[in-house]
Order: sequence, then structure tokens, then C-alpha cells
Amino acid sequence: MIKKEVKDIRDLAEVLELSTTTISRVLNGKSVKYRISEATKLRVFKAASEYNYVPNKLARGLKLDKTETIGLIIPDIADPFFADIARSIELGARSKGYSLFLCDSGGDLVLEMEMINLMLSHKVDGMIIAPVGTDYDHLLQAHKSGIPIVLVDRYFPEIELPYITSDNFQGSYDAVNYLISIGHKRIACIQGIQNSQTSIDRVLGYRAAFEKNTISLDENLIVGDNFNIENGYKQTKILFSMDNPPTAILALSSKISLGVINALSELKLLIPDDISMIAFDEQPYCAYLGSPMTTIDMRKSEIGQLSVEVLIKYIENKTYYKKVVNIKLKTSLIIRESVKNIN
Amino acid sequence: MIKKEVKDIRDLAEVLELSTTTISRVLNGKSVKYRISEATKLRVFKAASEYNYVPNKLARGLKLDKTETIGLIIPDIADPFFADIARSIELGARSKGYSLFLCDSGGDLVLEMEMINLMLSHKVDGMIIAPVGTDYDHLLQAHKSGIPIVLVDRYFPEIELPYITSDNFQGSYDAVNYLISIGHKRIACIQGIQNSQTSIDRVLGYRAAFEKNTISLDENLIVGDNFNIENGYKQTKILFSMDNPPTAILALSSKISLGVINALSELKLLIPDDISMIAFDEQPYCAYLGSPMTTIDMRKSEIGQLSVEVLIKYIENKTYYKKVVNIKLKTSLIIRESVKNIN
DNA sequence: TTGTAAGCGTTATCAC
DNA sequence: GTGATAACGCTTACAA
Repeated sequence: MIKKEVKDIRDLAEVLELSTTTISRVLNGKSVKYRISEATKLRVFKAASEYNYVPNKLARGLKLDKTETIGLIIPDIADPFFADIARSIELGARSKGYSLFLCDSGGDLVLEMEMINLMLSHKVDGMIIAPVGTDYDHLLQAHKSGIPIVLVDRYFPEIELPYITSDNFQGSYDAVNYLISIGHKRIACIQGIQNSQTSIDRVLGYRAAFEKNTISLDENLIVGDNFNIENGYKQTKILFSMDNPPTAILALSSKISLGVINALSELKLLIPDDISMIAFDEQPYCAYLGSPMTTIDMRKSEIGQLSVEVLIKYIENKTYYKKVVNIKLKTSLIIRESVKNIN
Repeated sequence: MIKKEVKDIRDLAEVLELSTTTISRVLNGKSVKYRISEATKLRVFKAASEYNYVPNKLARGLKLDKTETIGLIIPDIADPFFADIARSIELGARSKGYSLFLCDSGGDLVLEMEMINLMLSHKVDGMIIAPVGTDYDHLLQAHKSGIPIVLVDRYFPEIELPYITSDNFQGSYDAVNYLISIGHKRIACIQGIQNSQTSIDRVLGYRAAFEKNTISLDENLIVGDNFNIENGYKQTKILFSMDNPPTAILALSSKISLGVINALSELKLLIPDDISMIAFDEQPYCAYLGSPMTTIDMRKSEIGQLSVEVLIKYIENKTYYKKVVNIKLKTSLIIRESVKNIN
């Protein structure tokens, strides 16, 4: 028997001598609703799998105005922090029947804007975005115009856009409190991108801990402007060229902490003997560094899962749309050997 | 002036009092070919951006049978090795005008198959796949049926499917040669997934180095069955319960090496004093581990770039399609302090 | 230099 | 229980 090539619901209809309508109904689980006979139903299913019929989602999306895809825009998929979040988003999306469009903005605002338009042209049902930082008009406009957007990690406090992130304030606050409790007073803070809310909140938490403990804070110890390795390296070198260097460093990302470690080893300074350290973002390798790193853990998989859940609620429940979900997940301090008690 | 809502090429045509044909031509850069007047052209461009018209790629894809998307299926986007590759693939794809569908197979063959069908139903123009391992019928079938597939990292030597990977044989060979050259004879090899070609080739290279140096090889030192941390941990514990433990370990992934480090620290063994180590895959943190790790670097960004380039050649040049591109990129040994000369 | 109309593969509506 | 048909938004052959 020569099998007819089936590339279409129409081809399938022809083979089965049924209408495309019926096939479509069966394949979309509406056999009951339209009271399609059990026999027909089975024939359709059998033929569909036999001829390996794959429905065309373009046509479906065009017709239904619904593609079951979501767009994900992050600044760097190779950054383990975002890679972890991306993974949980992929998992969550898939479990709900959605596919993922991935874009890496590289931290470039112009690219981010272009990518949003790209996603719109692909007719994604919604987007999850870790925005690059300062500007949000394009995001707000897209969300207002009806395409659901959920922000992850970074957000904008002055506007009403849903976000899922960590309680960065508390993360820093706890870490610095801990450092102070064991005798540290000169604690440096190496920031990430300065006008990212992530960095802002972490610095605020850092400040708050000083205030709470009524310890005066040397503004010169708040340095840096990027989440990357180079910034960690450079700022550490600068910090230790000061007359009165810090006894501890709070690194606002795991990459910054790697740069710090690199600089310290060049400076022949030992962790924690010469300098204590705490870094944001727990990673598998943190426990195995020269001095196992004390970190601030951020529940990344929950962030990813929640962002998908919330997004899909927005997509599938239009009455939900006016709600603005803002979530900050608690962080937790993982204490290891990178911190020395100097009391 | 009340701006008409423009959601369509037709709306735009109406506003401009032109036909959709003309708009389409201008927007697709065919003004010259159809000798559209400069004035019209400018009006179209102006209106398109003014009304923020985004063409519907579903409709376009449906019509042209070309979506300018490619599917990427990898076993774990949170694994830094694959995250690095994914990043370079995203970059490469975007630079050629393609968007990326991302799927995380979690190393599950059934999922991988489902994902391929999902991608097909989304009408991707081609796929880049890091297959989970043993089975390839579904891949071969898809490729044969006309949808270009390029494998990355893992491949199947017995079939004709394009792949881009590292010269894993040489990577191991060089590493073990180096270890032997500085006096090691009992070198353990902690494998990844046993029937993945990646692992197979690395073990072959490992064996070849022994042979070349006419050193007899203890088969009991070839252990393990997964690229993950747990395997590294478990196998190390087993290796050091032997009467005659190894003096060096070759870890076939960076994750395995983390497990090894963990186990060694529990066993109170020091790297490199008590045990030497080399691991596959250079990562930013490798230089900052307790003992900076000697690694085998794999040119991941080239792997990503090349895989996209080759895939797009297959997509855009049907005569090229019958060629089967197989590339193995040379690795390089990055020597750090995790290895001790015991001569 | 610009326009008309068919068709890409689905599904919803209406009809029987 | 099942089917005919229009429509989703775009591109392109054919007309003018």
C-alpha cells in the first residue's frame, strides 16, 4: 500500500473521506461536544498518528489569535543567574502547553525594544522580560495595548507593571547585619548596574543595616557599576588602594564575586583571614571556591515558575488583567567560610 | 487628530489610500523592483512607524512557508556548558534575522521527540539539537523529510547527520598525555552518560593516551554514568575506597568536577597535593576554585556560531542540503594548579 | 507605477 | 453526527 503524503488537515480529510471540520473537532477534543461517533473519532486518531500529521500552528494561530507561545527576553542567557531562571520558565511554560521564544538582549535597551516588536510580530501570547534597566515606556505601552507582560528580577517601582523578583533589600540587609554582628564596620558594597532596581534595592538594604546598628557608613565604600566579573576585579583593586580598606565586601552578583576573588588573589589577600566576603546568588560552585562562599540565595526556580503562572493567568483570564501582581520573594543567607568573626 | 488604530496591513493601506500590495512591497524592500515612487515609499515608511505597524509573522509564514525561526533543543539550559552554547546560537541566529524557539529536554528522549514535533508544528525553518544520546531515528527521519537539523555537542557516528562538536578524543588525549608526562600512571576517568558520543570519544582519547605511552590501564578506574555533580561525588567516594586509589582524576564535565571536589574535601584530600585533577569545560569560576582547575577548553561560542551558520546554509540553499557537514573543533588545555608533578 | 484577487492551513459559524 | 464556507493577515501572479 502506497501511503498518501499527508501534510494537511485536508489531505487527512481526503484519506478518511471526512470533512476537515470533523477532523479538527476530533483533534481538538471536541468530539463529545459535537457528538462525533466513537468510530469516527478512533479512525481520525489512528490516521493522524499513522500519517504523522502535525497541525500547522501558524494557521491555527492566525485563525484563533492565540499562538500558545510566550516570549522571554533576558540580558544574558549565559549568566548562570538568568540561565537558572530561564530553565524554570521553560519548564513552567511547557507544563502549561506554551512554547518559548528566547531573546538575549545583552543588556542593550535598543535591542530590548526591537525584540519586543519581534515578539509582537510573532504574535506571542505574552512576554516575560528581565529589563535592562532604566527605560520602561515601551514595556508599559505594550502591556497597556493588551499584550501581557511580567517582569522578572528587575522592575520599576514608579509604574504599574507586574513583576516577580527577590526581596533584594532584605537580602542585603540580612547579609550586612550578619557582618556587623561579627564585628565588621567597614563593609564595601560592589554594585551592579547603578540604575537597575535590583542594585538600588540591595544598596538600600545595605544602608538600612548600617542605620539600624547606628554605625556610620563611609560612602566611598559603595562602588561599582556593573554585574560582571571585570567590575568586581576593578573595584577591589581600587578599594585596596585606599588608605583604609574594608574588612568585608558585599558583592551584588556572583560574577562580581569572581572578579573580587581574582583581584584579591593578585593582591595576596586571603579570604576570610584578610577580608570577608558575601555574594548575591547561590551557584553550585560557590561551596567549592578556595574559601567556600557565603551567599544570598534567591529562589530562582520559584521566580521562574511564578512568573509563568502569573503571565498565563493574565493571558487566559482577561478580568484578571487589571490586577497588577507584584511579588518579592524572601532570600536566605547561606553561611559558609568566607566570613571571619573579628569581634 | 484622532489616529486610526492600525493593526493590519489593510488598515495601513486604508489610511494611506494605497493598496496592501504596495505597502507590502515597500516594507519588504521591493520598491526598486516595482519602481514605486520615492514619495509613496517615504509615506509608507513614515506611516508604518507612526502607527507602529508590526507585520504578522504568522500570516507571512503561512503564505511563504518560511518563518525565520529556528528551534533549539538542549538537555539543560541551566548547565553552563549548554547556556554558553545557547547564547552564541541566539546571537548568531539573530544576526541572520532568525528568532529562536527554546526547548529544554531535560535529557529525556521522549520529551525530545515531542519537542521536535512541537517545533515542526510551529514551522521552524530548521533545528539545532543537542540530542540526549542513544536514539536517532526521529532525528534522521525529520532531516530526511526536509527539515534541516544540525546536531551540537553530541552526534551519531553511524548515520549521516550534520554536527558541530569538539574534538573530544583529542581533549582527553592531550589531558591524559600531560598527566602521564608529569608522572601519573593511575588516572581515573569519571564519565558522563555512557552511550553519549561525547563520553565515548573522551574515554577513547583517554585510552589512546595510555596506549601511546605504553602504560597499562586499570579498567576499574573508568567509572561513572552521568555528567552531573552527584555522579562526580559518588564515583570519587568509590574510587577512594579502593585499595589502590588514583593519583589523578579526569572529570568529563565541569559539573562532575564539582562533585569530585566536594567528595575530596569530605575525604580531607587536597588538590593537587593528594590528588591531581583535570576537568572538561572551562568556566569563569574554574580559575577561582580552591585549587584553580586545569581544564579542557571547548570553543563553545564557535560551536554555537558554526551550528547556526551551517543550519542557515541548509535552510537557504537547497543544493547544499545533500552535503553532510561534520565538524570537530580542536580543544585546548588550560593548565592551572590542580595538577601536581610527581616525577 | 499601482491594484485585484487567490491562496497559505486552520477553525467557527451556520446549515442539514 | 457531519459538512460547506468564510475568515484570520499576508504575499504574489496577473492586470491595468
